[in-house]
Amino acid sequence: MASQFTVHGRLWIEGPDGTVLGHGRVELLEKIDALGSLSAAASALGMSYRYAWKLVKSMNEHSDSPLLTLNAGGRGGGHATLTDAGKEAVATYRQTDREFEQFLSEQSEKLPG
Amino acid sequence: MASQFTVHGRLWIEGPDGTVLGHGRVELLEKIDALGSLSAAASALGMSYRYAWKLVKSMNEHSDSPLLTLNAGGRGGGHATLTDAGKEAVATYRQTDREFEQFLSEQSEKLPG
DNA sequence: TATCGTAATGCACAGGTATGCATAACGCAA
DNA sequence: TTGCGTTATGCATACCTGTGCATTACGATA
Repeated sequence: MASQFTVHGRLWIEGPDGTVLGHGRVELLEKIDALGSLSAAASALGMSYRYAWKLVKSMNEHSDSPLLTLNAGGRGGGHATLTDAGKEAVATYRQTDREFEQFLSEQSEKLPG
Repeated sequence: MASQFTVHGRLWIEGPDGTVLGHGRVELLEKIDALGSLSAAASALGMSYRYAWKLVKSMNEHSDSPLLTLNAGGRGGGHATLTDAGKEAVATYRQTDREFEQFLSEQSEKLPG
């Protein structure tokens, strides 16, 4: 019989100069990759464009190579695309996160009563 | 050679009625156990008494059996002691947390670059 | 019963996180 | 060169977490 208690957690990756890549940012990057637009990605996640833009700015500022490129103007008004570094960062985080989910469920099993 | 990136995280245990036991609360419980006083524990942790007391109240309200007992007045002005349930909760959390630290360092090793 | 230091609790406020609104800058395509 | 929808950015605001201050309640012991 399973315990009535469950183990939960949050995971993030820190770089040397304070870079932080956590769940929310990765989700945003993935949506941008899928939709090709920052504003579309933000609203798809129920996040304000204002804040999504700040996240992106912070991510690019703190990485030695930018995780994505934003372009204002042009066909469709503009667009956003992940760089190779961005795609790699997402993949790395996702792999770590998968193992974390596994860890959490194992730990939940171990809890008493 | 180790990666320049490291994996970090936070861990907590949730009970059926929204009980939450995380790092800060456990640390507070341990200090109370060691010092026998809520106000001493709070200031030892650099935490305001006001907030520490709120944490304790919330913990006791959401557990079916209280994790600690507080006594105002009397010799020394009052005192605080962990119940058996409280001590058990701390021990359970610590065990899980130890394995979590292990997990984090393993994951940090695995990171590229 | 008076004292003493802790527990108990309200109120004002600071800081970070996130929203919402308004407006300007941008640059390809029609 | 005009239009369009996106990026870019300031400003006001709300919320949550946590602090700080002030005051009261408490009860064993001297």
